[in-house]
Amino acid sequence: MERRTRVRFAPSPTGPLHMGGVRTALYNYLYAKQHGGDFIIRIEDTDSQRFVPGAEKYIIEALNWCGIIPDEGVDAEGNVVETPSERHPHAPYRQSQRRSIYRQYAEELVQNGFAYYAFDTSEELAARRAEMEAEKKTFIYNHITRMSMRNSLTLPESEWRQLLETHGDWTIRFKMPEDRTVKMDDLIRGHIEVNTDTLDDKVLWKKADELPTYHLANIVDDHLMEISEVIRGEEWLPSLPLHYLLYEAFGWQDTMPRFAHLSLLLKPDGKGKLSKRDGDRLGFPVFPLKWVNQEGEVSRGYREDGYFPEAFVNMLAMLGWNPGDDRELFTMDGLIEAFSLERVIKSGARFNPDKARWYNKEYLRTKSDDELTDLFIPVLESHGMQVVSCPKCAITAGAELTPQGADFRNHIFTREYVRNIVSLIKERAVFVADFWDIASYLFVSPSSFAEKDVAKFWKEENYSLAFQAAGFVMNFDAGDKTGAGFTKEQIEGPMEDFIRSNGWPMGKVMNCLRLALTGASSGLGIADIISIIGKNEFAARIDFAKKELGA
RNA sequence: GGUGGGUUCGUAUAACGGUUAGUACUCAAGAUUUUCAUUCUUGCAAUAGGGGUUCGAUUCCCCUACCCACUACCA
Repeated sequence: MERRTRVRFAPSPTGPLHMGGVRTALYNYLYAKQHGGDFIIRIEDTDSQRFVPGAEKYIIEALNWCGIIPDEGVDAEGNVVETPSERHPHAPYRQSQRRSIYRQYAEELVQNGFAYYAFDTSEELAARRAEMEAEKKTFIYNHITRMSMRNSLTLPESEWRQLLETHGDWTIRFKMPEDRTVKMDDLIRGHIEVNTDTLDDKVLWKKADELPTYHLANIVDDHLMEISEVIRGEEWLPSLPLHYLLYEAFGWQDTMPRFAHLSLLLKPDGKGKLSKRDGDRLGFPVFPLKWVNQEGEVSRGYREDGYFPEAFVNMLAMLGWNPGDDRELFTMDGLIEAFSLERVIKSGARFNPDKARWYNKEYLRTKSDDELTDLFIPVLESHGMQVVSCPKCAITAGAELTPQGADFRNHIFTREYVRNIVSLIKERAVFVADFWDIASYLFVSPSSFAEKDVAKFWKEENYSLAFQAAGFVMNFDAGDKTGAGFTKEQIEGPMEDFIRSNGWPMGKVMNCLRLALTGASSGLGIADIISIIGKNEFAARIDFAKKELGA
C-alpha cells in the first residue's frame, strides 16, 4: 500500500523566519500538495534559552502571507489545526507541549544499549576541550573518550543509579557505534556514506530542562507524526547519519522517512550565506514580513516593501529549482504541478535582488486596474490626497470636481480618476508605491521645475510655439462648454496636425508643454496628461509656467 | 584541523556522452515614441585547473584549488 505523503516544516521560534526558511517551507508545501498529502507545521521550541516571544506568530503569519497554509499545526492565534485522521491524533504540534512523551524513548535507548547516562558537567566538558585544544587536538565525545568520562558505562551501577537521583543535570547520550559506515540516500544528493568514527555521542536528553534535544525530539516526532519525507536545509546533512542510526535503534527503519537536503541561499555578492546584514547593506529585505526585535531594531519585510506574495513565492521557488524548460512565471498551483525534488539544484543559490524586482514587475502588470487602484489609494492618502468613490461623494466632501473627477485645489479625486491613471502607468512600475513617483503630477500641480530640463528645453523659440499649441488646444473644443469632451482622442490628432502643419519641431514643442505640465521632462504623452487633468487645470499650469519660468 | 556537500556567462539556470553550450535577470547598443518608461531587435559574457576513461566529456572517474555546512547539554 502506498504511504500517505506527510511532510513537515519544523521551525524554531528563535526569531523571524529567514527567506531561506520560507523556501524550505515552500518546497515542503509544494511536495505535499503535489502528492495529495499533508503539510504540517511543528514548532521546535525545546530550547527555552533562545525562545523569542512573537516569533512563532511571525512564522505562521509569514507563511500565511505566502499562501503556505498548514493542514496540521498551529495557526496565527495559536490554535491547533488538524487533519481528520483515522490513524491517530498527531497534536500537539509544539514540542514544548509534547515533553512528556520523549523521556520514555530516551530511556528505551539506554535499556537497549544504544545510549547511556552521562554526568559530566558543561564545565568539565569545556575544560576537557580546552585541554585537548592546547595539544592541538579536537575533543570528540565518542568511543575513544567516553570510557574516560563520568557516565553509566564507566561508573559502577550503584553509583550511577545514585547519581541519577542526586546529580541535577545529567544527560542521555547516544552511543555512537565504532567504525561503522552508515549508508544513506538523499532525494537530492544521492548516495552518501559516512564512517561513525568521525561522529560524536550526541546528547539526546537533558535532565536539567526535562527536555530532549533536537535530534531525539525530531526523530520521535517525525515517527509519531508519520512523516514520509523530510525536506530540510543543508545544515542538517552532517547529522543525517545520527538520524539514520536513531531510526535503526528504535527499530523504525521500515517507516523511516526519505530525506532531501536543500542547499543554502547565498549572499548576492562575496562569500557566505545570505544574512540580514546583506539586506541592510545592499538594500533588500531578507525576511518575508517586517520584524522589530526586542531592542527595537527594525528589519524590513518583502510585504512591507511592496512585493506581491505571488512574486515573492515565485522568485523563491526558482532559486534552486527549475521546471526543466524556459518557463519562469508560475502561480502556486502551477508550482504544485511542476515541482519535483529531482530538479532541485544541489549547489547553493546566490540571491539576486534584481530578479526579485523583475518578478514583482511581472506580477504587477497582471493585476487588474481595480485591484491596483485599491492598493494605490492608501499610497495617495499617505501623500495627503483624498479619494472618493463617486462624484456625488465628492460634492458632499466639498469638492469642485473637473469633468474628469479631480479637484486639484482640495486634492480630492474620484476613484474613477485614479483608476484611469493606474491603467496608463502600471507598465512603468515595479511596485504600487512607484505609482506616486511616476504620476504625482496628475494629483498635485507642479510648484517648481527641474533645472536641468528647463536648461535643456525652455528656450524662447520653443516655448513660444508651445504656448501657441496650448492656445490651439484650449480653443478647438470651444463649442463644448462642459469640457467633458476633452479626451485624449480629441486632442491628440488635431494637436499634432497643428504643430506639424506649422512645420514646428514636434519634440521641442511637446517637451516645453511637458515641462510646464509636469515640472520635468518625463511622463506620459501630452494628450494623455491634458485629457486627465482637464481643461482648467491645463490652462492653470500653462499660466503658472509662464509666470514662474518667464515667457 | 576533521567530516560531509558543492563548482556552466556577473547572477539564476538549460543541455540521453555528440548543440554554433540555450534561456532569463543585469548591463550596453540600436529601433519605435513628443520626453521618460514600455515594447522590439542586437550585443557582451560561462563549462575552476590538471589528469584519466572514451572515436568523442559540461556530462563518468581521480587529484588539486576554491566555496559552503557541520564539528554545543542550539536548532
